[in-house]
Amino acid sequence: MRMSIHIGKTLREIPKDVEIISHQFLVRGGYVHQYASGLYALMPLAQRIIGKIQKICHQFMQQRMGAQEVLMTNLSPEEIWKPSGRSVSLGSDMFRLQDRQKGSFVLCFTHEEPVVDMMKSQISSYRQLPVCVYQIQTKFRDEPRPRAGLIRLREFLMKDAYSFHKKEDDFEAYFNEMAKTYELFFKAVGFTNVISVKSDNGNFGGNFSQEFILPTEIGEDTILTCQKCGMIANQEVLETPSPDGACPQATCPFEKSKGMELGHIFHLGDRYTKPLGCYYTDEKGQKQIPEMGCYGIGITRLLPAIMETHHDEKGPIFPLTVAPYEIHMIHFKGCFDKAEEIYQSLIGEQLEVLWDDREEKPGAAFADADLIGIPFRIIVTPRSLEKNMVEVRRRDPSIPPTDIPVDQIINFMTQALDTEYKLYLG
RNA sequence: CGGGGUGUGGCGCAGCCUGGCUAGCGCACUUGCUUGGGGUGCAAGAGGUCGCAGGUUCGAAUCCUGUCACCCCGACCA
Repeated sequence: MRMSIHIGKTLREIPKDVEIISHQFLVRGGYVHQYASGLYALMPLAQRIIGKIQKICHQFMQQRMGAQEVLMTNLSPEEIWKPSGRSVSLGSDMFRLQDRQKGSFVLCFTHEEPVVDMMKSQISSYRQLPVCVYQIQTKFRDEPRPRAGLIRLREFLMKDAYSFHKKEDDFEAYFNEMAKTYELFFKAVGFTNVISVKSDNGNFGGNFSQEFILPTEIGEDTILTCQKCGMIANQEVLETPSPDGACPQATCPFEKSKGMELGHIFHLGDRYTKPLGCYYTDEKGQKQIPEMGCYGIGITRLLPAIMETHHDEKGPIFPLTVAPYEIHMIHFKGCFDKAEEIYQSLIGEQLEVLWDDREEKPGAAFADADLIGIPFRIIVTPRSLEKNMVEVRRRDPSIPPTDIPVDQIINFMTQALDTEYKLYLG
C-alpha cells in the first residue's frame, strides 16, 4: 500500500477527551473514527489488524478445536429470548427495535439463544455429539457507560463458540482443551502474560467459568492474588457468594491488581438447551438434554489491549502476527525510483508493504511510521544506495539496524519474517 | 441513573467573567519557493450557521432558560 493513498491521517496532537494510551494511538495514528459514544469505525490499519487477529482465531478454532464456522444474524426475534428469561433479565442492556409489522426484535447481545435455536433443528442423535460451532460476529450492547476508545464499546466483534455434549461426556476435558487453545491463541497474537482466573458467571448462570485477563492498569477488573495459597480470583467472585470462587481461607492476604478481560469461557449445563427445547436421543432411545459450553473472545478489544502492552512513547510496536503490514518502507529524497523498484519486488513476493511514497520530510515519515508500529522497516537512502545497500530497521528501538545488499532484500526479509513468525506461532 | 467536566473550521486552543466593526492563533490542507537521517523555513490561499432551540438587548460566541452530544469518576457490565 502506498501511503499517499492510504486512508488514516495521522495527528500530531492528542485529541481532547482521549486519556488512555491505546485510545490516543488509535486516534493519532488514524486507525479509528468515532461516530458516537462506544461506536467506532475501523479504518484500514485497524481493519487489517483485526483481520489478522481473526485469521489466527479461525485457525485455532478450526484446527485445534474442530469447531465449525457459522454466521448467525444479529437481528433476532425477541421471541427466542423469552424461554431463557433473558428477554427480561437483559433489560435495556439489549438494543431493541420493531419491524414494520410492529414485530419485536433485538440486536444480539450474545448468541446463546440463537445458537440453540439453530442447533436444536440439527442435533437429534448422540452420534452427533460433541459438536462445536463458532462465529466471529458483531455484538450489540447498550452499555451504561462505554469508555476508553475500543475497550468498552456498544458494537464490537466477538468470537463466540458454542459446544454441545452428551450428558455422560467429559465436558470438562473439552473445556480444558479450549482453555489451552485460548492460551496458545493469546500467545500467537503477542500476549505473554494473560492470566486465567475463576470468575463470576454473571448472567450466564452456568456452573463454572474461566476468565482470561490481561494484567493492565487500565483494566476494569480487579484481580485478587492470594499471598498464601497462590489462588487468583476476580474480585467480583468474592463479593458475590459463589461456591467455587472464594479463597478457602477468609483470612488470606490478597494482593489487588487491575486487569482487562480478553476472553471468558463458560460451562452452561442445560441453562439454554433445556428452556429452548434442544434434545438428542441417546443409545437407549431416551430423550436427553445436551450439556453446553460457550467460549468468547473480545476480538475488537484485542487491538487496544495489544497497544497497551506493546508500545513506547512514540506509538505501538505490533507483534508481527497482528501488524497491519509486515514492512514499512521509507525512502529519502532522490531515491523514489529505486524505492518504487524495491516496493514492486517486495509486493511481487506477496510481502505486505506499506510504502511511504509521500514527499514528507524524514522526521515526519519516521514519526508516522512510529505511530503505525509496523515491526520491520526498510529505509532507502542515497548514502546506503551508493554501496548498493538498504537499511533494515525494527520498530523496536532495542533491535539494532542492519545494512542489506539491495539484491538480497527479498531473501533477507523472507527469512527474517519467517523467523519472527515462529516466535509467535511456534 | 448520581457526581464532575467540555462543546468555537478536520485536530488542538484563545476570545466569554466585563455583550460592540469583516470571530483569532497553532497543526493539518492548497499553491510557490526553501529544506532534506527524526514533525525545516518563508509567502500566498481556502475552510467556521461559535452544539441546538428559545429568550434578554439597538446589538449575543459572550448574559438567561431549556435541550442535545461527548469525556472522566461511580453505579452497571461475559
